Amino acid sequence: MQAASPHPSTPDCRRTALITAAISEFAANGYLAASTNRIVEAAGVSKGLLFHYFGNKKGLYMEAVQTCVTEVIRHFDERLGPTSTDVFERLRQYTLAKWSLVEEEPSIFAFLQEAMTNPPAELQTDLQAATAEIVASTYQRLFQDIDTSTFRPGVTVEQAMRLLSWTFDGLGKQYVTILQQQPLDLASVRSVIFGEVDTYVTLLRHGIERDPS
Amino acid sequence: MQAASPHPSTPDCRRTALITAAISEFAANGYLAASTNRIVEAAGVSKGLLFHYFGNKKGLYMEAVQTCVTEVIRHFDERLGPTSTDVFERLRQYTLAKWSLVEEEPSIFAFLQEAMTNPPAELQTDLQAATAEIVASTYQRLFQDIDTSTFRPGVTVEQAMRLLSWTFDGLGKQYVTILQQQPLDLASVRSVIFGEVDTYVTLLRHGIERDPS
Amino acid sequence: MQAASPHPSTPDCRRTALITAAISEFAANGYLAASTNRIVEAAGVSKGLLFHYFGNKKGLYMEAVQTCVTEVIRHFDERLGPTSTDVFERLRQYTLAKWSLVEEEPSIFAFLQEAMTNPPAELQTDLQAATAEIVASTYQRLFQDIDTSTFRPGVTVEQAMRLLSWTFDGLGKQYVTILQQQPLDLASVRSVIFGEVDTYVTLLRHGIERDPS
Amino acid sequence: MQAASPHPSTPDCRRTALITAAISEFAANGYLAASTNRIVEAAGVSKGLLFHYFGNKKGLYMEAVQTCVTEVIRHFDERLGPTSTDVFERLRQYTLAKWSLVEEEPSIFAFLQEAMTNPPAELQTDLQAATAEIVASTYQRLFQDIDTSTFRPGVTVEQAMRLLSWTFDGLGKQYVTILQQQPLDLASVRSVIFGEVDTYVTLLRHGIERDPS
DNA sequence: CATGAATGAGATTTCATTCAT
DNA sequence: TATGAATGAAATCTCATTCAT
Repeated sequence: MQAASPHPSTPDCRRTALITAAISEFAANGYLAASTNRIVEAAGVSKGLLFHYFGNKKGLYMEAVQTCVTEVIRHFDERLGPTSTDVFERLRQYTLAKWSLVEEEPSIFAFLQEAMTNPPAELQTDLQAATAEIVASTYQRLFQDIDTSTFRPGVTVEQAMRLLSWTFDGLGKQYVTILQQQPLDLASVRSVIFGEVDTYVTLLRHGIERDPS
Repeated sequence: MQAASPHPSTPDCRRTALITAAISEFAANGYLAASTNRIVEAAGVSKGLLFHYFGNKKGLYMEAVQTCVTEVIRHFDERLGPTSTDVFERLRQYTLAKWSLVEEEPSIFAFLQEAMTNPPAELQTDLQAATAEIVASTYQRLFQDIDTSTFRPGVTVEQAMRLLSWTFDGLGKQYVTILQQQPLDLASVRSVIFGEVDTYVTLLRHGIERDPS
Repeated sequence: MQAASPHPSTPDCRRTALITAAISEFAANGYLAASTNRIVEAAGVSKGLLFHYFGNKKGLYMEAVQTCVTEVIRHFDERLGPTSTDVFERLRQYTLAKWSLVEEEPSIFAFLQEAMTNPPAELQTDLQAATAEIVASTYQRLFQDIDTSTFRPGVTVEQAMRLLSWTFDGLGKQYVTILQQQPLDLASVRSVIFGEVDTYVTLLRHGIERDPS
Repeated sequence: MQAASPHPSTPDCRRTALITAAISEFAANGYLAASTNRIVEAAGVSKGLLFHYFGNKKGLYMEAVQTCVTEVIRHFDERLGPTSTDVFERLRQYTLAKWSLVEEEPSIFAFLQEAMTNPPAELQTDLQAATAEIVASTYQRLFQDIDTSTFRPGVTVEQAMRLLSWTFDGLGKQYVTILQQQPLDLASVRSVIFGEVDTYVTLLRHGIERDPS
């Protein structure tokens, strides 16, 4: 009944706005509790446009996931330079890249993590397909050309990687929790954590390698 | 036509039914997306009774949390026998008790975990108070009287505990994921996992202790 | 969020209002184009109440059908006195009863007719079950104990009945059309039609019976 | 990259596609419940074109009606050969032509019938004008040059025609209903119906004519 | 204690229509 | 001509909550 605004400021400008708003909303509230009303309001577009572009809430969700997957892979491609064959160094670099993602694009990270750990049930299969790419690329990044010659006998590269990964993730959560509870300045918290990282690395070297330096 | 029963079948029978239904609903859908309609339907009681007992959805949620906290503590009290001073043995027993909780009361576990990791924002402070008890009791159970004399210098009991805890949790998630994807019989998966636990324990002993046997 | 009005003036008063409003709306617009918004507005109740009582639009539709079926059967039970064995007289009485229904309860008639001739596809099977009663009762009323001894050889009672039924229905529609186009007073139109009925009856007697008086 | 075709494949090709799609949609769902979205989708053209050509939904509806009216008249012109003066034969030929229309162009027939019996209220007057042509042409076809010399006194040609028309229409509906409920092969149902037609014709001859052969 | 009728806001989605391109 | 982005009203339905009984 009403006319459209004369010039869409930039091509796909509204589409992008919708996806951005959707990522924040889904990250904050999960799939079911997210409100398409709030999304269009945040994006500053009409209610109808969301469904014109994405068909339904599920379509919007899937497109948002796709956007994040692409962005995350791009982020890692950019951050991860020449790789080391040392499992500790490899995972250290990967973890740093991941933490920089958390800091620079918190909602993208939060959204994707939520999408991969608490998938909305009715989207589970679609999601697995959409996130397969990120899983495969991560696997490649982490495991390719690791030097296992220094490992204790019986220790596999997968076990070593998992152990390191759990450790660094655990440290990451601790770091987030501390920041949430008493908002210190980021720099000082970071230095504490980085100190602790060294302790854990030393500790795990003694576990994983035969003859750690 | 029908004599009014002086006592409802059991005192608090309906209250319990409501809490049980609520735990399942909240575990399955989260706070916001949970429906009080479905809860009263599952509990087989009238709509009004929920609000008569608990005031509002938030009240019901908090009571459900309280019930779970109590139940979890009771569960650990029952399962955890005389404790060892060895950090590995202590955490092994604790982890076994936790896994038995997951198997016996999956919705209680799922609900509490969700409540502690994705708290509904508006209930965050209330939740911290309610779960403080469980946090404190767990801390006590894990850290009291641990023998640190065998530790490498510079390794604290908290670090050792965290490392073990992250490892066992990681293994637990792996075990759940495997079961979800290809529903093997529980027994065989369990034996594989238990074997892997030993590998990790050996590995971590070399990291944590000075002179592991 | 808001309280209910203290006294529901009569028991089931709102429920009845909803069904009445629904019958009119469905009769006027058909199932798909009917608006639950307009129904609740016409009934003077809240939007939620409709779905509290009937679950969804389909449930309301089916209850409305049921109500009409009951009412129609009641109407015929009341109007049809002792029956004649003459096929002409039998159908004459039945048709009069039907026309009085059209006049007294036009929306009930319009709604049921629409429901039986243009069923909403997704409700087709449910509708057949609901209207089976009215079909059976009508069949009984029309065909039981008809005297066919005067029929020409080869003419069955079903054929005779159909022929008369098509004729009277055709006349009925003609009568409605005339009234719609130029709203004369009802009485004069009726007298014209009743005159014509006699012509047709005479005509059909010569077709159906061997030796018409 | 692709040369703009100077002429769209056929002139009015899109227009025709729109009208065809509209006829199906209106026939299936009625005016109000019909969706312009589904129409453009079925026609494979853009949303804007519909309104460019027809102004609005109402305009499209009226053009669709017009198209059908023209098509129906063309159909009868083609099928109805030299006419008989016998009222039975005249109506028999007309009915056969009508049934062939139902079989060959079911949506045209369904749409027009719906448009003439359940007109969308706000279009009622427009519709009467549009369908006047078909009414007049049908009247002409049916009534012109009928030999009434064999009629019983008091029986008019209109009465005879109506009676036959109601009968054949009734038989037609019966034939459709039977086919819908138990999808027998069309041929066998048709033969049954045609047999019954003869019975009715004989019967009605005795009613209408003084001295039927 | 216990019920369920009652509410209105808000959920997702479809609608006919406009207009810059 | 032809497109499809854009709109906001209105569609059906669910929500947490209240309160007379």
